[in-house]
Amino acid sequence: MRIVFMGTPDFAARALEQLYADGHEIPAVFTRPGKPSGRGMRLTAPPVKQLAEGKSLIYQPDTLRGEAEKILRDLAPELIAVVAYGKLLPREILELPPFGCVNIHASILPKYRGAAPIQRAILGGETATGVTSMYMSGELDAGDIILTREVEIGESETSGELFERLSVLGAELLSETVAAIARGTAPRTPQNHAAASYAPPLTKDLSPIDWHSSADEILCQIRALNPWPVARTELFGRELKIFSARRGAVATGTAGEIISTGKDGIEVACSGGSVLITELQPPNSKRMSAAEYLRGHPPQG
RNA sequence: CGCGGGGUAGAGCAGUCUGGAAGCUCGUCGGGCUCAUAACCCGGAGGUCGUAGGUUCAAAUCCUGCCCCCGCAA
Repeated sequence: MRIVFMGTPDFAARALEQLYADGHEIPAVFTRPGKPSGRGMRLTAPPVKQLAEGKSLIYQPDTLRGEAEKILRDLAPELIAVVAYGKLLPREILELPPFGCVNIHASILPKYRGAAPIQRAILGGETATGVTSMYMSGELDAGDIILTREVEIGESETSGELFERLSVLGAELLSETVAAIARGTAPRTPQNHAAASYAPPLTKDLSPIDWHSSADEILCQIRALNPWPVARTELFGRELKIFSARRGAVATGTAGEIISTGKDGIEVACSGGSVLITELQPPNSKRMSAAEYLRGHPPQG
């Protein structure tokens, strides 16, 4: 099929890679303009651009209206596939391809619509999530559902790890979805909009750990915010990033109090229990195990 | 040239300001104690102090270039 692809980050690149592998004709790829990022604030190309280099024409318009719309019309795609593009598509474009515009979203819709479905699912304490393909409508992630694929969330799985798994699953789902559309067997199920929920982008405001929360809530927070923006708390007078932890054994203590330090980690009291911090990162330093940290930063001092 | 922090034993750190013996905790190796150990005691090995040059009687420490790492920026 003749498909124009729109997407930007790694999650999208995986899906595009699959379309290439499936042998579809991809005359052009749309991705967001690169912006200064990384140490030194160098201009870096989005993953999708790097992948499409030499394979498809690459467009990075600031807006899909006007000039870009004309280009799209000339490209005459049968289908537009959108994965984490980062922009809403104007109605004129949604109606342009004969097979429509399909989107892959990293949740089981209608739950967790929006920018950070993976992290929000973990933060919300979900035990399962998945990927959904849909026909795009004018509203954000509200289109008719084509296919879904569900997976369990591991008990200690971080956002970074789940991201990895779902990007593979999302690529497979896109492949199946396109195949079903080509065969004319793609289902179309409207969403139950009353059951919709939203997953806004994460911010650093979510980082501070509130030790008055339960161990479950804190552990979900730590997993959800890894690898970014990462949970933080102040211990030993320093602001530490907390990368991983597990449930502690102690059931009583004043919230935020350090119960013990040792080879297994740093145990801190929370509401109704405790959390054992096992991996952390001090300011201006590398990520390390709690035990390693304790060697160079003995408590009490 | 966007801003800032850092590189010292296998790991984590102190020492640098104010130049003058290479230190701490852990690990490791050997020995001791113990029914026993992530316990305790004794002893040892392990370092081009990121790298190249400069200043100096003397540089981990002061000066300059370069390499690498980390944070801010989503």
